[in-house]
Amino acid sequence: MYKVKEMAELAGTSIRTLHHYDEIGLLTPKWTNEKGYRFYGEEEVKKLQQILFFKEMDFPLARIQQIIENPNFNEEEALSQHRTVLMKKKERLEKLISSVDQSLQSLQGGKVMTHEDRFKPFNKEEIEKHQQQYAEEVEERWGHTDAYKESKRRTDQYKDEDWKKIQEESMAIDRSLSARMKDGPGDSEVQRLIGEKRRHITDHFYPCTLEIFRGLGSMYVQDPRFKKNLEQWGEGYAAFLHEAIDIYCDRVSS
Amino acid sequence: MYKVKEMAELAGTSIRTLHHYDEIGLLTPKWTNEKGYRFYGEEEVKKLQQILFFKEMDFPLARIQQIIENPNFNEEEALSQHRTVLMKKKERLEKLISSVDQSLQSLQGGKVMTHEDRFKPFNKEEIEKHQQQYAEEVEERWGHTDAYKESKRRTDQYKDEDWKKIQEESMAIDRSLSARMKDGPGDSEVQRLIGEKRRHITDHFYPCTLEIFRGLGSMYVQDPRFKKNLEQWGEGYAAFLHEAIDIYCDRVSS
DNA sequence: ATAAGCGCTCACGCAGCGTGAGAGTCAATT
DNA sequence: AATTGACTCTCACGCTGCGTGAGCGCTTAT
Repeated sequence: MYKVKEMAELAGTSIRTLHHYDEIGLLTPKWTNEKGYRFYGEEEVKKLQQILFFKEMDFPLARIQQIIENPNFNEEEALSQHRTVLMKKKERLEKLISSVDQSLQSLQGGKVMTHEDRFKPFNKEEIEKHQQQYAEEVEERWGHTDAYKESKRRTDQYKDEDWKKIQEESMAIDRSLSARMKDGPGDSEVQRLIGEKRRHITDHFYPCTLEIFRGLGSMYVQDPRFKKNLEQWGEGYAAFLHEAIDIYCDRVSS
Repeated sequence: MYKVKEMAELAGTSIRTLHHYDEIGLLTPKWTNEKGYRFYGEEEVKKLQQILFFKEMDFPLARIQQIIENPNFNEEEALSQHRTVLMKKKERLEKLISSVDQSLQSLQGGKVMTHEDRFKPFNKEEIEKHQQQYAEEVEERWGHTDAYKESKRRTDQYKDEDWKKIQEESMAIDRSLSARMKDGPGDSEVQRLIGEKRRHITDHFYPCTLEIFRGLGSMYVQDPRFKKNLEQWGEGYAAFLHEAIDIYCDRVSS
């Protein structure tokens, strides 16, 4: 049995909302105290989630009431649908965040990058070139080239559409990062983003170990081609990235 | 010069909205007729588009007014603030998604888990026990224990609050995963979640290489304590996880 | 017994318009 | 000149979905 506060926290809503739903008869508690305290059970939790589900889909409450009180509908399907709606909203938010970062950056840098400018330095060929050069260095420095081979194998399989998506994700991370240069490489949000960058590499190219990641960081400032591309995000971005990655690796392997 | 209807259609909004914006002084027409008719020029069109842009980004109208009308208004700060708002919304969505998965599972499994039940198997001590036993096995099997040492050092440092957060994240992943058992271990969403699980380990404990990850997968079915805890997410969850991790490792090192 | 923390019930307020009502205006057509 | 129909205007109330107190009681721990 949950009291209002627990119930509200469980479903990510407010106490007032529960009061409101009780008022309009949309969701009444399982039972109430002599003192008027509301108590909800598992059944009500599910019902509340359903209500929030339809609310997220912009159904007015009155309509939700109709739908829910009609027992001819499939709960499971409703929830499954709801999940995808939420995921889309989340994606939309992520895009918005990236868009805000973009605006922030253009404010700070004064430069306005066109879509093409951003797109250019990240096409398939370029990445493969980088990886080739990178692979050689890896071989020299660490004497093992599994990561590169794996990456090569995987990148060969990507279709152009996949590439576009991967590029966009990568750019979104760089955009966010470069917008936060002023906070310094040790800033917690910066470090979070560095973690994302690493994950992105792991997801799409090869398992990015700390050694490899550190190597990449050095590459960013040493390889002129890499550096030039990165600097398009802002002057000093390559060095910033290098430092931030170093800090990240230090902390993770602290 | 555009009249209200044209203007509204041009920007994809309503006449009433234009009236409203005029009322609150957000967007006044270039000039008005003796009869009160509103007329807008190209300048106003652009301004309206900007307004709608910020509206899309969920800025309240009052804020938009400040931004647009005061050229000395700190756009940067506004955007930064807005960014944090978006992040909070995103976090809320993530909680909701996890909650939906929880609901789906209780529908499918038929069992009703209380919150406590879910929380129990993941307190600090239990995790340390697991890690201890895991470390021993690691040492036996692969003869190097760096990963464990590193993990131990890091887990020792976490504060209780951190633990709560880490646990919750871990549970969210397991919750989502167990809700998708019916899709099979090779399902793409399942595989994505497995990747998240690995990342979560890497982020909070130690760099989780494929070898280690595979080892963990076996542990999940072989170590009775591990298994018992995992089975609380559903019957067969441990085995499901084991298989899914195997598939994941196969695919990544394809 | 006192204070913190949670619960309750009013009841007003808010954004951002939608939606009439009632009335004037404009251009084209009869 | 009169009519018609599309367009405009100004009130002004209504709506959703709660937020945010105010003022109060319960309960639990110190």
